[in-house]
Amino acid sequence: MTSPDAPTNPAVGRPRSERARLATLDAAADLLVEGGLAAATMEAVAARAGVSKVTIYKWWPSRGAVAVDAYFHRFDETYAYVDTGDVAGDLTTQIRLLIHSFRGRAGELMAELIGQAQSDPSLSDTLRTGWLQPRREATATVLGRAVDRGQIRPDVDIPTVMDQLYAPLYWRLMMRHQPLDDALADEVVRNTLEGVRVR
Amino acid sequence: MTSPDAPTNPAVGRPRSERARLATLDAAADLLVEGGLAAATMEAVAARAGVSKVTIYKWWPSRGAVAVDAYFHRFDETYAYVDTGDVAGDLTTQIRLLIHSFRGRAGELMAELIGQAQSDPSLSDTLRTGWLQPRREATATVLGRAVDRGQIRPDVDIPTVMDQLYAPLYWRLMMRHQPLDDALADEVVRNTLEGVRVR
DNA sequence: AGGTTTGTGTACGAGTCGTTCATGATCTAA
DNA sequence: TTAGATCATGAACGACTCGTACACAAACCT
Repeated sequence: MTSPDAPTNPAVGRPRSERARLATLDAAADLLVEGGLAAATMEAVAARAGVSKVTIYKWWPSRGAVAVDAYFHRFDETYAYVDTGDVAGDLTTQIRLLIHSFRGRAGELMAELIGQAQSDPSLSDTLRTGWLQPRREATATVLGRAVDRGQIRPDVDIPTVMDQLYAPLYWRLMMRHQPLDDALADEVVRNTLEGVRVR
Repeated sequence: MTSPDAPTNPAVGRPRSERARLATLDAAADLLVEGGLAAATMEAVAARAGVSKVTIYKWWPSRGAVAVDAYFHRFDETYAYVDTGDVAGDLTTQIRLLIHSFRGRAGELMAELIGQAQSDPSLSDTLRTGWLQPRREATATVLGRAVDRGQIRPDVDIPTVMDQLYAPLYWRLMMRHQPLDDALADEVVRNTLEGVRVR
């Protein structure tokens, strides 16, 4: 839930219109769902939201920035981070949930957002800060506890383990070379944990 | 090395101009190196190549298709697939080579190509067929021999193992959340093989 | 020669981008 | 109540890109 606030909101002067903000995000989200990233043009968003194009440019630096905020606004996936003590089970649950949500429209859109981020630094930043980072922190907690419990060797690099767990998921989402299903979650967790467990 | 040949080249009539083909690919590659995917506009490529825009549209379906062919044309990375019998060493060598090439301009461009592929099916197809597939087949051979030698359990899913090995690399290339260096290759190979080896 | 396909030059309409300008609206502080 | 500050709007603009249409020249085969 990244808040669009490139300029700060000072105490003096006319305050920012919440109506315009929400109308923009809703319009952008609708366009995203209907026609993907290509349809979420600045002009189209402005027209649909009934908000001036200038106003949108004032608060968001680029079309991609609007899109990713609209994505967060619409698909507010409250990712549940269970911690039952069963590392394998907890990780499998997390990854299966993500896979499940990525098998729908949200997945296509996330792929398009990551794609657009390769040529839009502001989108890249927002995606890394607002999407990836919180999820990695939560996963790091789960893995850290497993280390504390003596279930994972302390010499393994946790960031790398996180990539081994999640990167295959995003990779299949974007390249579509292999199915994105629960079997992937199960296999990845099984192989990865077996590779880092205390012997 | 995907050959651009949307229409077939019949035996009758004026043959396709090799000059125009090479001029197009060279111009596109130059523009890619200089200004990234954004600079490789159809108009810019046509102008620089001295080739009519219509001619380019005749042989390539989209701007992304031109770009990926130009990438293959310029960065003809002859990926060496060693097979010394030392699975860990061979995989580490492969992955280190790829990481090394991705740390330069080729990496930025590959990231942009994968990004653009998310909204350009023809680019997505070319990338999957001309880039990913041959590399996966070569890796499958290496892993298959390791299975035959009894170094990898026969019940593990090889495509998933390949994703565990390579996806973290592409994931870091695109998200830039962690460094893309030799340590990643070493750690990934170590963890992955440890997780699938015969016990 | 006749038929066929390719390449060129020019031009076009449609769409998008990001910005400028003048004007009015809405808030805080004096 | 007034002055100052900031925001939102509408319209318009130049620049750029896209993909296509047209007429015509070039190169090859039978």
